[in-house]
Amino acid sequence: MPKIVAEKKDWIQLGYRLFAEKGVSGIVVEKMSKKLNCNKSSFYWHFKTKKEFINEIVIYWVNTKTKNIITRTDSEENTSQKLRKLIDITYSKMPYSDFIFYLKRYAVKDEKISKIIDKVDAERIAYVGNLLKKMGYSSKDAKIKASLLYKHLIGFYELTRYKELSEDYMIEVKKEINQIISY
Amino acid sequence: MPKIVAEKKDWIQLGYRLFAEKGVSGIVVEKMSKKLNCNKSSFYWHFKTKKEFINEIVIYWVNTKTKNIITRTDSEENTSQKLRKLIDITYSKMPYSDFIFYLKRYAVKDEKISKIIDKVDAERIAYVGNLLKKMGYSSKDAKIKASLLYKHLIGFYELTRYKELSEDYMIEVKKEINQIISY
DNA sequence: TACTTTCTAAACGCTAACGTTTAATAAAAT
DNA sequence: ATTTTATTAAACGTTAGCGTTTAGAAAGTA
Repeated sequence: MPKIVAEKKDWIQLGYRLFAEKGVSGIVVEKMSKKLNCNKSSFYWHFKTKKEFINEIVIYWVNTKTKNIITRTDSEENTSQKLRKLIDITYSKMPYSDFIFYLKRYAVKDEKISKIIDKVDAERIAYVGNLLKKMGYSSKDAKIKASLLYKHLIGFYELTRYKELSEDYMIEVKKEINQIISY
Repeated sequence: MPKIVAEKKDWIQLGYRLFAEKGVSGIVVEKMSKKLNCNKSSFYWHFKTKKEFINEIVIYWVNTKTKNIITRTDSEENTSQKLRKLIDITYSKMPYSDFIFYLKRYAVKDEKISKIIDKVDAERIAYVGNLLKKMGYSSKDAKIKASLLYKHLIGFYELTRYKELSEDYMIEVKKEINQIISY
């Protein structure tokens, strides 16, 4: 096989990070090649076009990043511990949380990606909904509260981007969450 | 004075729209000049640099767009009507609602703009908090609920971008809101 | 050894966008 | 009527980035 220089996964991981930082406009082939210490022809060997490249990034994101959280929390013992863990993880500084933000903007021109995002959103909400159901909420309430929580989380990200999360602020946030659910 | 061709405000309004659509990368002087049927030298006459231009857009946004909603709702008679109106307005398709999202990303490199955004966010939350207080909530509760509502709204935008808002979906959303406040 | 596959270097041509300059012109002020 | 001020057109040089091409090296296979 090849001389080991820049493999496909190197490109994709770098692309993922850059996309999370600046969106599509962050994906600049020549700059990336410099970071990877290789020539851009490597890029065009691995990927036919930029669009195809981004598609692969999205696949990577779905397969690793999005499923990551659920597997991590799902390993907890009982339901309310799972929920607690989930909240702990999601309401802390997540390095590439802007990825989905930019992806949504990018997806405007791309039906396929739009659908993937919708599915991811729906899965996340459904996961929390199920936890809540197991904790005793009615099906209806669980659904509403899961949606509330997810929207709240998104709002939380928007309002705390690149900010330090002070103890005090997090206490406020916890109060807000407690308004939605008792856990 | 001048021959009337492309005035400062034309540039700013166009810039505002483009920024709301694509962020900084949407601000492309030569493209804008074509839309305005003028030469790009006009731009460089009105604005020293792109950055200065964006600063002016931000000022425009603060002075017109952000204050717009509050004045519109504040004209309602009583407090709960104001709140109702506010929710009606904000939870409907707003043409340039992505402006603040992109601005937040842009503001990472710009302390001044960051502070402006923080102030806008705080003012909005405080406005709702005051309404809720007048409606009988305790100061603490009003604060929490106002924050909840704002985060919920942001999440709502994120999840419904470029989607049709079906009757059914809006009923769900209203239920979520009702979980936070009764109004 | 010879051949094939996988990958990279270097160079090329092209377009988009930047920001500047210089000259021209229309309206306002004198 | 002339000068000043505000504004634009046209053209220029520069850089960034795109995507392609051509030639060839390293590793694996026959």
